[in-house]
Amino acid sequence: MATLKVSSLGDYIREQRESAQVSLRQLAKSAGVSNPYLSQIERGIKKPSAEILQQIARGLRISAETLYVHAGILDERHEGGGDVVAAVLADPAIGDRHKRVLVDIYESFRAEHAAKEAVAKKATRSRTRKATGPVATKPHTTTRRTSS
Amino acid sequence: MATLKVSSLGDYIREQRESAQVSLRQLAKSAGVSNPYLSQIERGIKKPSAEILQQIARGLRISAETLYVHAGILDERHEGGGDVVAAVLADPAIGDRHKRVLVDIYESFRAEHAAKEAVAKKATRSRTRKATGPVATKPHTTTRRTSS
DNA sequence: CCCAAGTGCTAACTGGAGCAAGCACTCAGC
DNA sequence: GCTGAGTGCTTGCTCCAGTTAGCACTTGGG
Repeated sequence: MATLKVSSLGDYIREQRESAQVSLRQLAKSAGVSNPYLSQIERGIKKPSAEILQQIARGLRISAETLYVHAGILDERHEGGGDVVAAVLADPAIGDRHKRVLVDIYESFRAEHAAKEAVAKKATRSRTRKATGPVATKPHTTTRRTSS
Repeated sequence: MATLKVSSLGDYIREQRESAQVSLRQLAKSAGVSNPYLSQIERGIKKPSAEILQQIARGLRISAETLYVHAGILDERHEGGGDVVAAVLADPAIGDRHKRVLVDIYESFRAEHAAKEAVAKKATRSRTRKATGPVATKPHTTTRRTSS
């Protein structure tokens, strides 16, 4: 299972913030987190908890699940509408035990289907995967004042 | 937004562990967390991160999302959590035959759950809720040995 | 009875999440 | 030029997540 992707998460948050045309302090205030901490998150220095991500998502007016995917808390396959697992978990018409059983069956079906897809793909080979690029450089550098 | 529900999460994890008939140490080992920490989580003393929940879910062979719901990381009334049948039919990750099987199983679970609800309603007469204690009753009491 | 292996837990510890105080810098109004 | 308001960041701190060492207890085999 992938480790939590801190630096790409920070880039994404800063992207969303700048796209919404709000400052770091404004987002920090609406999200209810301190602005130095938000700065550290955006720069990939700190790894926020799911609770902090929920608050940031609320401040950005996006779904928390979007940030979860970037943080590695949720797998990308579960994001968005039509998600079977989310639908099952949210369904009040069945109990927890049934939910677990249904999700297990679904996952095994998915694995079976994926295996079949892999076999089918072997017949049509010659595909290359694109490597992901590094993180963006900082917008400006700061200079510390010499002590008086 | 709900705060993270630590004690109900712990109860659920212990429930799942005991249902799977594994000891605390066995689960801790398969999950890759320390057994005292797992004990603290189950007793509601510590609040685990999403990463730890992922590991525990893997050790229990259940989906991490199930634990996320109990931890309050995911909302049970998730926006994507719409109709289960529609989600299954729309899912490209499984084949048509699997879709029909899954829908059939789901419908039978719903019918079973509905029947149980009907029975439970007949038996219920102004029930009073039992107050939950801080921790579950201990199987044994510990006394610290006086230092030599 | 003894002992090894297993159980769940306590206590002390370390590292990191998250914050408050304060910094240098920019910009606009006076 | 000065000043206030805003910006993003640094530093030091507190508190908690998560681990290690070790405890009492149970159980089964020799």
